[in-house]
Amino acid sequence: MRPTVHDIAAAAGVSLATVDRVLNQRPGVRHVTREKVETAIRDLGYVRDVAAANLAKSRVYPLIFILPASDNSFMHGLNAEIRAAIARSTAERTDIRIVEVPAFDPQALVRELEALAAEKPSGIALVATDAPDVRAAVDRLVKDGIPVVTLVSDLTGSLRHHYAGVDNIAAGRTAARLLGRFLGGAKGEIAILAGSMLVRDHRERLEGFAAVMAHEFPALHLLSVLEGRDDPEVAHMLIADALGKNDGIIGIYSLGAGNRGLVRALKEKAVDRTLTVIAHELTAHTRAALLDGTIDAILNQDAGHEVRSAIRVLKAKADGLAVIDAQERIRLDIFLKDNLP
Amino acid sequence: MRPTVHDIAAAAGVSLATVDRVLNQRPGVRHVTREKVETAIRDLGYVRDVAAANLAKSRVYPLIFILPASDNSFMHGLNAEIRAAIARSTAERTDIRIVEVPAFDPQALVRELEALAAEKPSGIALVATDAPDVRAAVDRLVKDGIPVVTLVSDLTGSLRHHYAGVDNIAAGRTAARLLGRFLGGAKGEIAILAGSMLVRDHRERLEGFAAVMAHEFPALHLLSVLEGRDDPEVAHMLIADALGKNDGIIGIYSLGAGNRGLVRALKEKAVDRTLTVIAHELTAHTRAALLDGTIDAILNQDAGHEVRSAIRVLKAKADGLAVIDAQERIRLDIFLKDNLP
DNA sequence: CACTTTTTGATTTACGTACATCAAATTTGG
DNA sequence: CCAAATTTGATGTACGTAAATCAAAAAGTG
Repeated sequence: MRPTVHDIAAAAGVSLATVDRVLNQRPGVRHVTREKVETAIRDLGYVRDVAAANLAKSRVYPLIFILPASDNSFMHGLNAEIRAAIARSTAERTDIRIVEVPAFDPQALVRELEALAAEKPSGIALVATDAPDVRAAVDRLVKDGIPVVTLVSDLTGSLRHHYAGVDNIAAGRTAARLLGRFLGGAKGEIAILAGSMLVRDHRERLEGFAAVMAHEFPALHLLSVLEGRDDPEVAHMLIADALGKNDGIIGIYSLGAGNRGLVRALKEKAVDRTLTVIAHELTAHTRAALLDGTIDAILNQDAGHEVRSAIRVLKAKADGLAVIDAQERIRLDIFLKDNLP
Repeated sequence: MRPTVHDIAAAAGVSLATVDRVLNQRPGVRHVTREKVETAIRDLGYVRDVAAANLAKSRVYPLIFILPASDNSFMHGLNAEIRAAIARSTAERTDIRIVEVPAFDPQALVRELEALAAEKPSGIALVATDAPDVRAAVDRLVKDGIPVVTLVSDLTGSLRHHYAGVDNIAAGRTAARLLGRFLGGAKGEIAILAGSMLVRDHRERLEGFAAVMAHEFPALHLLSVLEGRDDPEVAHMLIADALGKNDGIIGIYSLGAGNRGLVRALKEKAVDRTLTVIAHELTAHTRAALLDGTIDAILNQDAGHEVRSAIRVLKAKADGLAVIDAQERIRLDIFLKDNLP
């Protein structure tokens, strides 16, 4: 049987009340007594029964998810997964709220973070915009003792407790190798469609992609990045234009959203030529395109896993508990038409 | 606030004791009264607080994992993951035991299943050997009310509650497409190294692989399957021999274990030729081979996820609760040298 | 109707922890 | 050494459920 508070009290030769004072860092315990209790805790290997503690406290974990107000499939999916988590709230003792902030607006994000800090939630998950002010705001939250997890896009150099998202440099590198190998030594040009170079995850994907391309596939020449602002219409225009103007294009890497426009452009302009296309994020559109051969591979991050992982980590941090690292690593999914879920 | 048993008692106009009798299907409740209570439960949307219930019951979940006594990296890894779960036992209220049975021996497995049924555990996870007797034994367990999950290798057609493993047909198909695309239209022969065609997962991988190869890559010719019995020595011998005898081999698909032998053979015999190699299961050996270019891609199933998923599902089934399907889907990991964890 | 059997209610204890209160003991300051 | 302040103990209640006991009420039987 695992030891209880009673066992500690007995072992330390103190009363239950004193053990409670030590465990919950309440005042009114002499230093020597506190040490006696702590020794007993260590000797017996006591670990607080979180379920019982939460029951006694009628504890709920108020969590906040801060998302950019972007109108693309991926963000919609993320939103849906958070709402699914909200539906599980009672069973998981969470109280989750979604807060939307204007996209690509560090100041708005900072203001929101400041405002939320006052609520003293059990934890905050945010899709980070990469800016010094945001980093500083996050660091303040952490120093105030509020667990913070970055979601989808990280904030390196900040004190955030955890990042629930994929390694985007690795994603870019993987895309490059897949594209390079699929093209099997052919010579030609590669078009790159991004959302915006202002977003860290897109920058990182490009960085990884370009590095592997340069190093391992010198026969492939990268055209300058097309910024589609994750908008299907803009993406369509850019890709249609590029394909019309440049016959040398044999591959496309789409590292952002707005792939509906990409697919449409491909169907219009590329019926007569063989293009190898790698895109990010599995949506209804990219899935269909993968199945009909318009896209050759899709790299994906599972929004559901990211949300569930963020919640688990925030709860654990709020309780000062450890997490299972391997369980919280968000993997880069590679989908070919054969292994779609 | 979520409703409690007290609320139900009040709503149904009965006492707490009666509610308890209904909730825990104890006898001594008239049909009409039971219905009144069940109506109240539905109307109020009551869900039992599992944490509180487990606390009151001092419940632990006795779980049993049945594994084949095979001496390969994958099984060692699986074992290690179960032991890691055992280390978390107190926190998760589980009491997990590992039982080893001789590999490829349906009768031994059946005998073990019969013996374990008597213990009435909260759940059983097993690496299934695909045989009618095993299927029947599993069905008996399920009919006795014991939750059963197949692990790594499924038992289709049985009543098992869940399968914690990858879709092996999809894995084979994916391997075929990767190999075919990586070979970029070249003409040649493909060697296939399996463990044993008596194991369902290996059969399924081959089936998927052969289907896509025949349909989409007719320029590639499959040599007859080499059965390495998941043994590095045998694998080494078979591959070295095949490479020595056949100059036309341009690709290899290793769908089982024993890849240490494969890698050694490649380093000895294939320094002067370009081979594209796809293998299963990420181990220290395959990882090194992927990084140094001996292997081009590794397909993997995460043993840690499989074990944790099996435990979650067994606990949920024991409590009659639903699981989050997406969370329990074991994904096929595709590793290139760029996205290794 | 009396009687047995079944059903229901009322109440208590328990699980492991949190938290509050009040009294008693101990330490500290003057 | 006394008073004040601090530290500790003892005790009770609560969280939501399980499980047991015993009494009371209702239903069924002849």
